[in-house]
Amino acid sequence: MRRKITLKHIARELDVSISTVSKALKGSSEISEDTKDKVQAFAKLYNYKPNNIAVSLKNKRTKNIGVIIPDIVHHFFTTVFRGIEHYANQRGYNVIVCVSDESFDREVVNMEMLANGSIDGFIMALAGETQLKKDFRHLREVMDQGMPLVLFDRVTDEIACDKVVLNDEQISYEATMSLINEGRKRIALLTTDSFFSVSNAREQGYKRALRESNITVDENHILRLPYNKEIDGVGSFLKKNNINAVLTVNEIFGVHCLSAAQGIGLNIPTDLSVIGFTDGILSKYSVPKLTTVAQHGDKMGALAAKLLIEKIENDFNEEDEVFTTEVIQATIIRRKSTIN
Amino acid sequence: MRRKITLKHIARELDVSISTVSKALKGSSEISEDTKDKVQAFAKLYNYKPNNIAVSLKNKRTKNIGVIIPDIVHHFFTTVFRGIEHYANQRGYNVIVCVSDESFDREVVNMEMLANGSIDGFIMALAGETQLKKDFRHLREVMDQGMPLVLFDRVTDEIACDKVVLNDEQISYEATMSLINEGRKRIALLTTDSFFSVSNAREQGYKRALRESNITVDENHILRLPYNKEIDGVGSFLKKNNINAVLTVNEIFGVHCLSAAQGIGLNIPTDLSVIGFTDGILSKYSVPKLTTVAQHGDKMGALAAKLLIEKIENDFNEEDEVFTTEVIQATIIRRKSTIN
DNA sequence: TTGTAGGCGTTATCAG
DNA sequence: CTGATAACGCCTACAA
Repeated sequence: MRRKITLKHIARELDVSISTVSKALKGSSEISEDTKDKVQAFAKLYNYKPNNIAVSLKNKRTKNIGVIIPDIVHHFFTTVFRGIEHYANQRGYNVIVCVSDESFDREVVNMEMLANGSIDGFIMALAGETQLKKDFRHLREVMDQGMPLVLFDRVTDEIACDKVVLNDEQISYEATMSLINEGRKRIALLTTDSFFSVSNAREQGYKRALRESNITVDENHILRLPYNKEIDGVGSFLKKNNINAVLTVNEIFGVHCLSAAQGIGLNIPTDLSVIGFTDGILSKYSVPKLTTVAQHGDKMGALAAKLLIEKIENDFNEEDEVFTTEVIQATIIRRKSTIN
Repeated sequence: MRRKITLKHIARELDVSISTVSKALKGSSEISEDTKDKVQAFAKLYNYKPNNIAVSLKNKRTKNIGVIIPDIVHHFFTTVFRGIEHYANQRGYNVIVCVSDESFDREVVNMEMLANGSIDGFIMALAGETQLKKDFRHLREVMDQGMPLVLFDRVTDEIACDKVVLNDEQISYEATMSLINEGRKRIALLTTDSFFSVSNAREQGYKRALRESNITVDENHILRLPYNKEIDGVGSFLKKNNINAVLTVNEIFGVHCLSAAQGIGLNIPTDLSVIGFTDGILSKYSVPKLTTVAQHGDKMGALAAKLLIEKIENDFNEEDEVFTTEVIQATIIRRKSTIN
């Protein structure tokens, strides 16, 4: 077993000092061509690579970024993660992921694990529990230590930091409008509990579209379904309220709605139009294919990573920090569950 | 901005030596209760936490594990990752993920990035290109350096290391058998190019079941579809060969098969039975719901992490290393696309 | 009971 | 042109 080789080994073998080796490997002009060649050849032969940990300690830079997300088996987060990972890798950063599982405690623990030197900055989407409790001390603490933080999607106004969000309210408004333009009047919203920042924004957009079109907002047309649990009762909800169009805040609800509607004999899109959120795999393979709001997670992730790395690398001048909130423009992918 | 505090800061403030602080914080019995209290109180007040990087350098242990997977927007890998992350976290390890994107080069680059001290060991599934090229030097190199490696799912016989795989051949045999037991004779296989170790194993199981049941294996009944590309021609394939049962090596093919069959007027499962692989979200929301082989990714991931951490922590006695290959038992989840 | 010194691997400064 | 030294933050054997 050929153990990893260090500067010290090379120095000993070649009978020079460690600093000479270090400089020679960097091609420093202070070192003679002769020794440079000798050292570099030896290093190549034994496949010398500097030890990241030692370099990190020296530079106080790990070239790692920490990502904390509520869930990984989830198309949108996965997509964002891919965006982050891809961009970060290009810039020479590695990504450490922790999953909070929607739990406040796990979010706190994970942050603490990573905040002690393992990473140069955080990218995260808040756990459901955190948004519910509105307790953000762990975020504030990390910021106080001068560690950059970028929030995406599930954000909060209570923390001043860079953010990347979707134009949730607006795209939800537009989606609802497009249903109204199909001539639909009895439009339902299938959503989750409203403490999720994004669900809330989507609900606002839905309501605004109705109001602006002089359709009274009927709370009975808003069905709040449990998140990550068995779904039930959508068919009877549709029938009872005589719904003819639905906006759902994710694609699971959307696809479920499709089958529930077909189950009670409705034709899609003739009798009922459906628009979902999250342009994932379900939307593409459902029957009929689901019209859906693409959240462009890749773009969101890449942008979050870009913002973070800029903060990390621009030894930002302490107090006069400026935070931006970037808004990603969602787009509606028209497929077969709507008329237009 | 309250910068991170170190032993040195505490020592200076309290006018003791660094080592006294270090010992006091560990509750060492060499230190007087008095100073212990004083130091610990101070440390708590300023929220002292040891710097991971420094500890890593000292111990030559990072408490990080590296995961390299071909794709992250993919239900199975995502599930395995969750298993790894969950188990690793419990044992105090963090997880650094790199995505190879099925590319050999990216796999190599990522491995090199991580192998220089950032992590204590690797868990990986081979990129498609790597399985095609059969070039495993990068794996061997890492092993040579004494860094533990666990391969899962996409493995190779050419590297001696711990492995976690599915009983692909056997479960594929059983799935095919169950189709045969429904009275089906014209059974198709929808698969990918055969250089993927798993597709290959599944094909073997399928063929064995046919052979043992005295059904001639007809290569025309095996349709090889491009991976991660647009799928086409499944309907005409089914019709032309008068297929009445299908086994597919993933759930996308399975669900696609469902719609293609329904598109040409076949009733499922009366006219055609379908069994897919990967019990993901598609299978649960398809119409009808897809009978599928559950690969238990969580379990696979947890086991891989367990094997790896054991190797890391048991300062394994150099040469007399023993490698195990653990086999996860897949199970068939019966839903509505089959008769039984 | 406390402190000193050396080392983990690297880099940067300064002296020879 | 080369090397000694100190430092990053922590730990620990050994000395006082």
